[in-house]
Amino acid sequence: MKDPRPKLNREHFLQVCLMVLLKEKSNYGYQLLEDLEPFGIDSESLNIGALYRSLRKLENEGYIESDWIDSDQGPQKRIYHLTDLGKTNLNDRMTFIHHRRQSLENLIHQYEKGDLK
Amino acid sequence: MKDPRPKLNREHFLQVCLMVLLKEKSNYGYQLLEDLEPFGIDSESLNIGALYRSLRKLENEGYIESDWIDSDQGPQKRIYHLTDLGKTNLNDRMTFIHHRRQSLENLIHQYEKGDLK
DNA sequence: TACACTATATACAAAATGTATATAGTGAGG
DNA sequence: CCTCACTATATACATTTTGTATATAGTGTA
Repeated sequence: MKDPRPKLNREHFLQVCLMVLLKEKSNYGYQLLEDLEPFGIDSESLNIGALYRSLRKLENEGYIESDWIDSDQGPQKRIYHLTDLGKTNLNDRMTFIHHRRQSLENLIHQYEKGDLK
Repeated sequence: MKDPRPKLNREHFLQVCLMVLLKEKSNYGYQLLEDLEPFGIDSESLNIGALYRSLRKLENEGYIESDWIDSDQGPQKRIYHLTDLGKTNLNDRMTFIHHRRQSLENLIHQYEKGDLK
């Protein structure tokens, strides 16, 4: 009964980015923020608080899990990894990402079409 | 002093789509909703009320203007057209649309990279 | 013991969104 | 004429999302 209509707001996009990163490699919040840069997300555009908020949401839904590990220096880190449920969910969400890409392609094409006249 | 950091939420994306459509051809709200379909927006996903809300915002900012015209049948229609200011603004927003496309490309690429292993 | 740094987390006001409903003109059926 | 369906534009309001600030806490160092 969840997600009758998929959304792609800031929060959802961030969640997909995080899951894609965690699919590749288990990691913790602070480092994940840096790895989000290729997806147009950085500490300028995203407050670190919002990142942890997203991570907890994903964990509450069972898509990721975490373990505390000691750090060489500084406080403990909470290392997240993608669950099997998360992999399945990510796969679903990626089809929606493809649709969004197509929408952007269509938009760009339509805009540039006008310039050729 | 406006838009120190451009955003791309639902509202902004809709505004860009509307301006792209109006760049091509002046039109009215109800018809615009149908023409939004290639951009992944339809009457299922977008309430018609939100569409008029966006049109009025664009008009308040001077990016589009409107004239009332009589209809063959039914009530009057408010026909919108893109202003010169709107054209300039749209051009700016399109660079951001290109960035977003690149972000999606990177995300898809990163996701599929993992599948090849 | 004070400060800077890394890391995680929460609180709350502001903005965006979803949903329902209002207003209003036209034409068709009874 | 009266009511209903249809097209078209518009607004009100509760909920959700987002932005911003701040809290908590461990470690190293001066």
